[in-house]
Formats: sequence, C-alpha cells, structure tokens
Amino acid sequence: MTIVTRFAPSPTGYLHIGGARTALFSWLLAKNQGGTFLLRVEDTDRERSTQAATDAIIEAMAWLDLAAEGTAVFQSQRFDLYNSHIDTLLETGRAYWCQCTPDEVEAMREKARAEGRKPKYDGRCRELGLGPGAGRVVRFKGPQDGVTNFLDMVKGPTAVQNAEMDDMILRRSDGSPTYNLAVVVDDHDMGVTVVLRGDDHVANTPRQILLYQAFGWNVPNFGHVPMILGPDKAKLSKRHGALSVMEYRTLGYLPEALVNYLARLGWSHGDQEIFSREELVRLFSTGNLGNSPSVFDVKKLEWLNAHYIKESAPGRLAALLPEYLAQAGPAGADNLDGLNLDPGYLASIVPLLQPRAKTLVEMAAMAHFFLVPTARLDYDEKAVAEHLKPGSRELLARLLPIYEAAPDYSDHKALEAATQAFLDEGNLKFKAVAQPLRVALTGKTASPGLFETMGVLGKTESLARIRQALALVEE
RNA sequence: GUCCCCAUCGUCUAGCCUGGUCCAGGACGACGGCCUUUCACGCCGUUAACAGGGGUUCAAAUCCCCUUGGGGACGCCA
Repeated sequence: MTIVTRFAPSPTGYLHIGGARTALFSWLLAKNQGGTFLLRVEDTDRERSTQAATDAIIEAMAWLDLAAEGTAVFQSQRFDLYNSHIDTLLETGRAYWCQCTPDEVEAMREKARAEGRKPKYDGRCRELGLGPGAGRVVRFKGPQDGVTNFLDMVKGPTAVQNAEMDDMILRRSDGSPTYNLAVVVDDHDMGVTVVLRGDDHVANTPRQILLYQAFGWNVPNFGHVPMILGPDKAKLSKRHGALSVMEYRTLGYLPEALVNYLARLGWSHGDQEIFSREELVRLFSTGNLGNSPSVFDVKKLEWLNAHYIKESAPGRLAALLPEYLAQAGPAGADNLDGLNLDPGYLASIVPLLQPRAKTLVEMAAMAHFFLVPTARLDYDEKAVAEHLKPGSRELLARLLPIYEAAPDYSDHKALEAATQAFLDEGNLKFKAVAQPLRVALTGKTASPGLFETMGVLGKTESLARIRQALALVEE
C-alpha cells in the first residue's frame, strides 16, 4: 500500500509557521516513501473562510515548493457527501437527533465544571428517538465505556477513555457538517493513510477513530507533531509577532532557508544542520521527530538564510533583488527611480554582497550605492566629516591620476597594485587612503573591498565619484 | 476544574527504546581572539544543560515512582 498524506488548512488566515512545518513534514513523509501528498481546504465555516486566505495559503505552499498531487479538495463543495454519510450513521443507529439548545448544553458544561467533572454534553437525547426538526442537531452516539487507543507515530501508544468524550455534533442545526465528521469522510474518501498534524489535534483523534469504526472504515495512522512556541514558551501566536510564511519572504528570507530551519525545528538527523531538499526527502522519518515543543529562534533562521545566500547563484539573487530595492534607499528614497537595474550589472554586484548579507533586505540596502547615479549618491555626514578632511582630500587628488591612467578596472588586483605602488613611494600606509577612498566611492564607512567595488562600478563611475567627493570637500 | 502530553546548555538538538564508551556531543546565540583597507566572511577558543526527590542496579541523562514546572484539549471553530 502506497502512502498518502495530506495537509488540511482552514482558510481563516494566512499560512503560519506551524502550519508550514506540518505541511513540510507531511510532504517529506510522502516523498520519502514514494507516496502522494494531497491538499484539502477545510472551509466548512463559511463565516470565517475567505478566498484571499485560500489564495495566500496556496501561494505560500508554492513558494516553499510543497506541491500537492492533483487539485485541492474544498470541503465547502462536498456537503452532499458528508450529509449522506451522516444519514447512514442515523440509519444504523450510530447517530441521533438532539434538541438541546446551545444554552442548555452550556449549562450542562457549567454544572459539570462546578462539580469537578469534565465539561461535556450529558447525552440526554440519546434514547429519545427524535427525528429532524428546527434547531436540532445530529450527534454521534459514542461508546460510553471502554478505551480507544492508537499508536501515535511520534508520541507512541496513546489511549483515551471513551467516557472522556461526549457525543459530538456531526450536523449543525443549519444542516452543515462539523469538522470531525468532514475530516473523517474526506480522509477516507481521499485514500489518506497517514495523518500528520499539530499536537493541538490529539484530542480529536480518538473521536475520529470512533467515527472510522462506526463507518467500518480502515483507520489511518496518526502522528502529532509538537507545537511551536514563542520565546515565552506559550503557543506561538500573533502576540509573539508570529509571521505568515509570506512575510518571511518580504523580510528577505530564501524559501530553502525557511524549509531547512523548519525541518530542524522538532526533527533531527544526528548533528547535521544543513539539509538540501534531496537530503531531507531521503532522510526524513517520523521516528526522528522530537516529542517536546520547540521555541522558534529567529537568530538561527538568519544564520541559515545567510548560509543559503552565500550558496546561491548570483544571477538568481540578482533577479530577486529589485523586489527589495524599492524599500532599500536611504530614508525618503523609497523608489526605483534612476537606479541601474541592469540584470548583468546586478549580478556583478551580488558576489560582493553575498558574504555580508543575512537577508535580501540587507543585501538590497548594501547594493543601493552601486545602483544610484553618482549625482544622487547619499553621503553619510559623519563619514564625510571624519574621512574627507583636507589632508585626505589631498591624497585622493594625488591618487586620481593613477586611477585615470588605469586601463582595466575589471582587474581589481591591478588597481590595488597601482595604489600600493603609490603608497610605497610616499611611504604611506594603506589606512591613510582606505577610508577616504571608501567614503568617496560609496558615501559610507562600511562596504565591500575597495578595489572590487571599483571594479564593479567601472572606470567612469569610479572616477566621477572621486571627483565629486573632492568637490564636496571644497564647499 | 477535568483529561492528555512534555521535561538535556539562553535556543534548536544528539544521546534515552537496547543502562557502563557521557565529569554529556553538535549547532545558533553571546563573549574573547586571529585574519584584515572598512563592514562582513572565515578560522580558533570560552561560556553554558541531564528540573528536584526517591527507588531499581555493581553502574542511570538513560528503567520505575512521586513532586515541581511547562504546554495542550475540553465549541452548533477548525
């Protein structure tokens, strides 16, 4: 039997980190076993489900490259299927109509809580033999004693007293099916053999198993992945600044970095930290999933992102860069006006920035001075005051003819050698010219290597910037 | 409140199932140093954990029990 896994998000919000991780694990498990990974959109709650959220989830999965087989299943389009199965349960006596109002049920729960018992519906309509009627719901007639157990793929043997579970609603008073019913019908119908989901679903699993048994269907394997927590160890939420997957893209993270990070959060393979997609597929196993919750650590994500930035082909990063450039200028310069975005030029800049940027946002900020026309170069005032004093200006002025005479800027070693020769002659230290020249070329005190920078800027641009800096000082 | 789950450096984790090779290993971070034209990269080093208490055993991070701490679930949400 070939394995079939699925990811079943509810489109009431964007795809968040926790969801992305369970999706990744389910995808990896399927691929590892040569099986199939499916996507199902759980939009039975029409009030809260939106098309925008559905689109966003699909977009995020695409960005992470977690492709599902075939087209997504939408629960909202399958109400007839669910209802026919509810009717079957009604016919076989495994379900019954209940006339209790939400308020009445709430009162029962309150009473139970007050008496120190588990709050639940008391089953008073179980044997009433009620039929359909306004305001009535269909409840599952569950066993009231005995134990339901299953072998959780990550937690191990798990058992729940049936008495702990109340008779869950299968069909609401408005005729719509509830979550547990729809999930079971769909997982069966879609041929799902392994359900890997978040820990917050453990309590649903025995209920669902009861439904499988009532239908006489094969029960799939279940695995519950521990939650992701915020720095305060509480379930990761908006409150912690928990971001959607796509916001990580906006922040300049590469999808493979997020995937690698997420994979290592709660899963491990010895001491290995860096995993290619192929390695992940080959090595993934639920046996290596941890069983305690883990805290999300942005620092480690940053480290991985920096790693993947260094590994990426310059052309790829150059193509991604413009998306981040609009925000990258100094305060106020929030557009791409006049920037040199030639792909070849960008690709020549990227290698100088790869070892320096932890995110594409940082890279864009560092790339900015390369792209702006000399006339609009932004100078750091303190840098100018500090490094373009008269003495420095004189040195730069003496250096200028040497750079004017240099024939080939693509050979940055030659530029360096020429500079060194000049310094030797005057018995000067490199430090004497380094920062003045840097400020002249970049407007800042921190940048990639001077001569590599000149090499990328090219002769015309480099000379223009040095001349402009000299003029700047004269003012 | 009831039920369920979890517990190794600040964080992610290896080791635990199949006790000894663990005065607990790796990684991120932090700190220090080296390299160096700046900023980074890189390299080297330091820091830091078996929650506590009882057992079992010649021997326990590893097995058992209790305590404590944390988390989750208890919807006509999913």
